[in-house]
Amino acid sequence: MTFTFSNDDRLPLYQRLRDELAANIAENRWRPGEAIPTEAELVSHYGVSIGTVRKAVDKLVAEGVLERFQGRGTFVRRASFDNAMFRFFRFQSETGEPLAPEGRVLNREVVEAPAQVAQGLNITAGSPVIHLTRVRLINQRPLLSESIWLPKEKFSALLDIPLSEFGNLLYPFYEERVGCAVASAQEYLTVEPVGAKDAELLQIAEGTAVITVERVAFGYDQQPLEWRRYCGLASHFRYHVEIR
Amino acid sequence: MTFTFSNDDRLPLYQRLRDELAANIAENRWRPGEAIPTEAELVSHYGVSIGTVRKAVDKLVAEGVLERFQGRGTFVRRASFDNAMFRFFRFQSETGEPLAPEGRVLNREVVEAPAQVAQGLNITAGSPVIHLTRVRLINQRPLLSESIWLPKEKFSALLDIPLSEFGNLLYPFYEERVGCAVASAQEYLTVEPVGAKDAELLQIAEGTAVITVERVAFGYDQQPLEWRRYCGLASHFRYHVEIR
DNA sequence: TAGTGGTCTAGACCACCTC
DNA sequence: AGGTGGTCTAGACCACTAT
Repeated sequence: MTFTFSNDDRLPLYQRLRDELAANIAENRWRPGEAIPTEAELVSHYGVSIGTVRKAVDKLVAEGVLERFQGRGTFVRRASFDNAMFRFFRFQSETGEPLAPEGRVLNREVVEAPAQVAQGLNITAGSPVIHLTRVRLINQRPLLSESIWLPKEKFSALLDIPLSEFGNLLYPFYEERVGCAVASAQEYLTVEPVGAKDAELLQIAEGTAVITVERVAFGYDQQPLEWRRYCGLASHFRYHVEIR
Repeated sequence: MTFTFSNDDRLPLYQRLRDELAANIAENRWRPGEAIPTEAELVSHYGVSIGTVRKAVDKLVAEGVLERFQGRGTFVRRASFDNAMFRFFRFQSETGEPLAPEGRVLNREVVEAPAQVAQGLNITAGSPVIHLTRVRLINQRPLLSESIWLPKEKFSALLDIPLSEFGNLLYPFYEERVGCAVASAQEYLTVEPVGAKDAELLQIAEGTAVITVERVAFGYDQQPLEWRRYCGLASHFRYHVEIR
């Protein structure tokens, strides 16, 4: 069976196929963790050659959207960076083992989106948003203070759930309860003197240097889903990057 | 003409071809900025199909080693990240324009490699290394303090050159004077209270929070060429990263 | 054993750049 | 006009996985 691509036919075929495949994921026809059709099936469904299918899939693999396993199939990658702060912060037990932090939502309220949040979420300032205040702890010690904003319309289901049922990982929780899967994120880091509120939550002196991270999380359709700001002691910060 | 690959024949053909091509660059037969042979020439020289050549070149492009230009050819990419601190530090004039820093080498000495330097350079501790002390300035204001270590053997030519001839960019200088081209680097970031020496160079109070970066720079053959540590005021730090 | 992705081939035609 | 990389095809055979 052949298939007519709806996209701009000036684009290369493998690009348009990539967009078609990505749309199947964005619109939840292929779900995170599941296998997509085999290469042979894609060939006959879309009426292109195996090389073109492979190139389109290659792109999505390079983008981190798909994952291939020889002999098993090609799967929609489940983004698992709720623990992404491990990129920046290193928490260790006294014996040196890495530790998984606990997440505790302290407060939930519906507010009008502040300008910066609205810009990050690509909505109009003042739109209703859900604001969560959350701390991440290890051995009961608060190490990160988080402020999270979500568009109210899309996430209103979260308003009916007791705060105690919000687990340690929010992104799988969004997926389960709201059907919004997070595919990627962007983060901006700066070093700031800590503000009064965060200082209290982190039990540190006001004005201590903290790393502040602002994050926008995107769905598979590239639309912003969540905006958050979190901070933690600069002395826990450690980061590694490759340059080319 | 066919060609026998010296590498492990358990590896895929395109992998071995990639290694062959990379070796041509590492051993300076193909120089940064120059075009490599055309795809057709590579096909006949190595006796593989065009698809295999393209896949090998694809890899090196993805690694940032080569750069393709339709209609012109494929070129060895000239790594140009001597200004890599712009990834982490934001320096602006009073009118908000970005500014290019000046580099000034203050001191040069031959010392025995400290343990950490030796480890980074993959040499035995105590081997002779050249140690440079350098500041980066904007409008005569010191903003970054750098300490640079180079293996003495490979870089001994630098010992005969007046410090004033070390330009603002060291990597092109290494390439020109020593024939060592830098291809990639790794950096490790932490936040530290500034030490006495750096505090003096940066004209800030001892103990102020600075971002400290440790960098190993590698040649095209993946061998470490340079180890450096630099630091700058944490308040100038700003970083952006994408997560998938 | 059947099915999956991984590797490799051997072309054809196109778009773009340089001269 | 001639040469470059970019796209696309239509297979073959292999290595690995599940059952």
